[in-house]
Amino acid sequence: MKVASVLIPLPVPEAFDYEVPEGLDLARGDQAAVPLGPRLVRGIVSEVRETTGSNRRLKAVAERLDEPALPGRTVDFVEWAARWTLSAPGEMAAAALKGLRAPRPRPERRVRRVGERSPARPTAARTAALEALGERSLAAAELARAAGVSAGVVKGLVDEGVLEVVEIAAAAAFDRPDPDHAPAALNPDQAAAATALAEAISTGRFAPFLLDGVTGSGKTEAYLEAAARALKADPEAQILILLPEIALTQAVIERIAARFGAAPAEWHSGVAPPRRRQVWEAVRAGRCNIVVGARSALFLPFVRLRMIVVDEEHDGSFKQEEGLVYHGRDLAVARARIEEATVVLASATPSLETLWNARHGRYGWLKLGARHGAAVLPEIRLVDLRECPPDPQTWLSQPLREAIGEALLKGEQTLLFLNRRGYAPVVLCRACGHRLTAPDTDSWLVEHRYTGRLVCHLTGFSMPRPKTCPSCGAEDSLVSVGPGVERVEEEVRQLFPEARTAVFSSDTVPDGRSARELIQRMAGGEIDILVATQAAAKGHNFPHLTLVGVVDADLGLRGGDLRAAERTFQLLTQATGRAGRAERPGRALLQTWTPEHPVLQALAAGDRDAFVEAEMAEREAAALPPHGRLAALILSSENPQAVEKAARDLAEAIPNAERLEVYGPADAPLALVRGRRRKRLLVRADRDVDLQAFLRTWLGRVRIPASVRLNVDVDPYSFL
DNA sequence: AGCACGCCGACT
DNA sequence: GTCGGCGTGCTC
Repeated sequence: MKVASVLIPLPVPEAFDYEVPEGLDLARGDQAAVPLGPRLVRGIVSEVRETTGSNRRLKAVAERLDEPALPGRTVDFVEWAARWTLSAPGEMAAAALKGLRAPRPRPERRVRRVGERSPARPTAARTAALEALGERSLAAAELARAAGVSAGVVKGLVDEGVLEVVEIAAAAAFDRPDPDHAPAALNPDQAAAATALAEAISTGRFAPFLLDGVTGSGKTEAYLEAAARALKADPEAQILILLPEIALTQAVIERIAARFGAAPAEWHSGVAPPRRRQVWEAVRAGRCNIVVGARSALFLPFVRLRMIVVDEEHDGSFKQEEGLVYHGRDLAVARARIEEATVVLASATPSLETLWNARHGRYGWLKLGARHGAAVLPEIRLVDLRECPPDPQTWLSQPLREAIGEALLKGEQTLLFLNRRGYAPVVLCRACGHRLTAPDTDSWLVEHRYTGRLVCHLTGFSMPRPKTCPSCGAEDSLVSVGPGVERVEEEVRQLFPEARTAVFSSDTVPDGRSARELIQRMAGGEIDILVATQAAAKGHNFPHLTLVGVVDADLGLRGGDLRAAERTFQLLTQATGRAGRAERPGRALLQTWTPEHPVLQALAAGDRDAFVEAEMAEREAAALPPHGRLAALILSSENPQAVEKAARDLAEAIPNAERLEVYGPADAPLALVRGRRRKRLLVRADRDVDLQAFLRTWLGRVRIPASVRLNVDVDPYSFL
């Protein structure tokens, strides 16, 4: 008999086996309906094999679904990703079917003339409508508008049989990109990088690269040129460009459209579901060559994927923390390996992981030097807050205030950078010292003045700012402590009442459109001073921007999180890279209490190599990534005893292993979230230890009760 | 994820 | 005496 293993979209650890009924033609990648308990579910066939029998009675596959099969390599990728992240393979497979959940876009209904038939009573309106239509087909509403008649007139003609309604399948337009449409002039570095990438693509083998170049060095032109050459050699080639944030897609799409004379397909959570289905089907059919998207685009069913670009590869947004926990950059490299494609990790501030791979020759290292035109990197100056502290309840030091004033006088723009949303990160009671936190949580409530509410950034809980202290009942005792972007903007307005100011944070620009609008206003010189969180720190070109002020350069240096220093360096490089892209030289002022810190010293010197050297040495000394590997196990439950017990059980079952240590269980950094008690165990292993195999052995020994949730995070980023 | 089985409070 | 609350466990 024939048996099929089927990946089912449930948190079960393996594919389920089903008998394949006589006469049903089933293959790996096919979508099938299979019985599961009392119902039918959709699954992906991962294997079909001939056997003599089985040790348990198998149910039979109900039917093969009339949907496109996943390409074999897409299934390979899904299975690999599930093993790597220790997640259920069926859930990973479900991620590859996301695009099929929506219905196809509704066919467009148009009217057209039926032969030479004329209306029995040709009124003026009817004649006008027929005249306007001619031989074309038009949507009824469009025809009515064009002819200047009411919709009823058109409907009357349809009812009489003079016009007929035809359904036009909304044929998704995926124009073939034209590699010769508008080639960019490349400098020698860009040309060399493009050639190296194009040659790698032409070999048809897996080839990973770091594309390393400062902001404005033209990384995009370089990889687009490589894409153009790949398409020239193979018009069926598919190219995937991953971006860390949806807000960045529009700019890249426009550049691709300008370069190739055809817009690429867009793929992210903001794309309407019917459109997603079109893109999914076009990618599967090979009708779509270039896809620009978020990390979830990695799961699209490419049939001829030749290059993946991970732009801003250092960006933490590539790490998905909710649901399936994976790092988009790492999975991109894996997908490229499975597809035997080229993968390009592009950044001005590569992650230490990627630099490690480049230094050890695992990745090709393409360096872009010169910036475009006359623009130069800004002068970076540290402002020692111990020498010139701001006045109480203000956050801008004298040197920064003066610099803003000078920029204003010259009609130049300032970007003030503070990675804190809202007005004040903490609200506390002067009478009793109570700090306001969200219910069932340790995380502080952040004051938002625009909305007049206190908001928990972790759970989304919000409440109006109370008049009295919820702990001791004292009146008017609550004070806002510390600055957020809103509060810095308030200070700027007081200092420079004539300046045009704005705030850029996920609160003021909740979606891509408002982000684009604000960016356009900034680029167009309609804003003098923009106070922004990291949302504005990447990828934009503001020609009149000459001053970047970092309000609290120490923010990322505290807290003992593994990547704090690295993130600060990247953030500041990105933020200061914003200044002075055009003719005017820019400068950056970083306010800090610890100017002697090596990270800030390296940044002030503009010395990435010095920073990488210092940080890499620290990581090596501690055997931490990239010199070692980490995995976090987070246990959480509403029942504190259940978490304690599960943590103890886990700790007792730790398998023996060398060159690997387990730390904990300890309270997770946020020990209480949404009423759930959280405990964490951290695994550190040398690079050559099979961390996943260790985890599988370990977790296989322990039975975690259903009331306790266990999250496995391989290569954790957030330590929250 | 569903859906069923299994022990403790308010109803005809 | 039952109907039903959702805790726990299974689904090839």
